[in-house]
Amino acid sequence: MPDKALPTIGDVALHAGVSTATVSRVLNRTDAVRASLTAKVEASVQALGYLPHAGARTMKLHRSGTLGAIFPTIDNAIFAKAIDALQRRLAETGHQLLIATSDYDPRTEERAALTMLARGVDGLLLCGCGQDASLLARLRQRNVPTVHVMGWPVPPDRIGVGFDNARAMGQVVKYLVDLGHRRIAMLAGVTRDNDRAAERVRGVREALLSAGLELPASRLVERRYGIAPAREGLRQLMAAKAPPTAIICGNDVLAFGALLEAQRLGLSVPAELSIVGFDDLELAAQLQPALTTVRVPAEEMWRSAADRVLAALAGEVPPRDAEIQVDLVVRESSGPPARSRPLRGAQRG
Amino acid sequence: MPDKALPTIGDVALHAGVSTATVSRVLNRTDAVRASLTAKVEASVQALGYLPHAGARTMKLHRSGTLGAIFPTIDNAIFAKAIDALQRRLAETGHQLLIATSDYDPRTEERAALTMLARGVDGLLLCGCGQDASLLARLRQRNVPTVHVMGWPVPPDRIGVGFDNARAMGQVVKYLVDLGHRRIAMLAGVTRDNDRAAERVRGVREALLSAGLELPASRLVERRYGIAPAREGLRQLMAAKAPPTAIICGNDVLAFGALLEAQRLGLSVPAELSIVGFDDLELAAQLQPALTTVRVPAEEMWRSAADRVLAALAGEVPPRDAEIQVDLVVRESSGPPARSRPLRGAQRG
DNA sequence: CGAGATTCTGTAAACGTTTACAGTTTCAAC
DNA sequence: GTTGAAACTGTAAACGTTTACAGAATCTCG
Repeated sequence: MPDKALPTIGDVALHAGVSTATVSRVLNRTDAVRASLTAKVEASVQALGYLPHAGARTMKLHRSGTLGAIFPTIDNAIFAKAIDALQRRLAETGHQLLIATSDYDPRTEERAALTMLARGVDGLLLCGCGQDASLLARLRQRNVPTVHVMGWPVPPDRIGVGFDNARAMGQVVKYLVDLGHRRIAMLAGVTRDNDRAAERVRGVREALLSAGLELPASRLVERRYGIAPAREGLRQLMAAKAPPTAIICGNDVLAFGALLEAQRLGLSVPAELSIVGFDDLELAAQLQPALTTVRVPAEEMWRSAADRVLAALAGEVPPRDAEIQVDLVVRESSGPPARSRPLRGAQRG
Repeated sequence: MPDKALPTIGDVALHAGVSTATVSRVLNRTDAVRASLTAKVEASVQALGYLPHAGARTMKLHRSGTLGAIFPTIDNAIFAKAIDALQRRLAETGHQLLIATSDYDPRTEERAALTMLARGVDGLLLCGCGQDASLLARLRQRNVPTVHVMGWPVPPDRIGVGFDNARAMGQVVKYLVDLGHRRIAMLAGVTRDNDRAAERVRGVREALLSAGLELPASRLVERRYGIAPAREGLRQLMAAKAPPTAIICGNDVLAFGALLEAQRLGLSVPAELSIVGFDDLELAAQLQPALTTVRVPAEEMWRSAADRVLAALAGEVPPRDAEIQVDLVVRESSGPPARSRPLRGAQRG
């Protein structure tokens, strides 16, 4: 079905009895045009149903009014929120948002980024700092303002806003250890190609070490972010000879699955098992018991990321990086361990 | 920060010692080019980090390789799934997906659609059939293949794939009535500007009527799709003088909220209250008790919608509409009503 | 009313592609 | 070695905008 020819700026000009230059000026409010002509032009635009050709504009102007954002997936409330925040912020300046998903695959992410560049996005938002060097080189070449969101620290030559995933997990571990937990397990997200997930594991492991505890292989499972995988993961963790008294989850989705499965197994939470999540989704506060988790101010973070790109576009030099504050929110899914029944000849109570 | 000039096809041609025509032919594999030249061109493309300018291509070719989809929101697993299915399908043919959200506002939807048209999308996917006439007129003018998803019936001059929301609700009502429920309430989504939500209410009301029952105002509340609003809605419904024995929810998110709140109120589900959802999100089967709901094969539906647009682009004339089969899935959140304790002087048991 | 300043408006040249058309090689066969 | 056909390749004209520049109209004042 070949399009019937669409009206061009030339058609509008003809219809209004002016030149294309005048039409363009009216459309872009770029330069004064006599009121009588302005009205005529606007009428013609309406009459013909004219829409400016974005491709042609981009070509001439070297900018598209479009920003790109690439997410690992969209099937996670935390990213849905991000998109929402972004769109809202960009609407303020009339920018459009292009969205793509990478499925946690850096190759896919790179391909998506390249198509976005080809489309002429004026700026880019990426999750984390784990992109391939080849992509970063491209971004530098075209110097498209790019901000890395959610990762910390930000590499010295990049700009970004995020939080320290490892440190946040440190808080969680300290909290649980102070409550008296000694057998702490982690139900992590898949760390391959996911720097945030990897950092969270590292944070847990190191905090445990500095508390004189360990994270043996039997107390660490990685699962895709999803309820069913989480349930399975929890079963595996609890099947150990010395099951954990607390489980730290890589995010709230995993925690939700873990909670459901613990309940199905008849484990009382938090009396017999403490569960902690990460992200503080709307869900978290609603669960029964309400989920102890790490609050991530996603909206603020993404909005600030958008600010940074827009500032760069406006020629300003935005602060290179900004650390977002994340905090443990203690609710009902965590508490002191059951009075410890020492297995075998444990020395200390 | 004005871009340093990006390499154009001319630069590549120069670098490879051929004409731009040849470079273009290599890039588009459109016509035979001697192997030796092909290699040289590809090397130059690599060396210069050249990316074809999508805007310029679109302008010349009158197509962009891009499809647009507009969703009410993205903060709902059912739409996340849709995006996933779409992206997967479009990847097969090398098409790109542009996404926008309307926030359930037809004006916003129209604006989004227009920017997409300006960007040169080759086709469009819209939710439901409730778009403004002005938008439909534009779509006709530019004859951009457009398919309406999720609504049924599809207006005779449009193409679409969806299901009959009212009829589906009819199934639900019949199921509950057959179980013996007489006081059935509905916790609906906001029906304003949402034809699917409105149809679901209509379906419930009409099915109740034909069973000799009613849906009085006190047994119908509308709430935004969200857990907190749902909890509040449930409290309101249960506060009635003659509280319902079953609640039909506009979607699974509402059902989830209702379930949580019922449990908090100490109501046993399904013994004291039956709850039914709609959509069959992954969540539904996982809940405790597992949620009775209406299964919507979202993936199949969206994939088929994409097929339709692509077929139209390929010059075929796709079947105008297709009805998707949706079915009640009975799980644990519904059952016969508690032996009815007639309030006041009720006549029949 | 005329001159000069001011305000609008139009002409035409890019922007980065693709592709019809024409031109150049290359090859096979005499 | 010609010749004709076949196989590649290049030239140049769109595609739909924006905007520098120049030209036309209008206004302000003396």
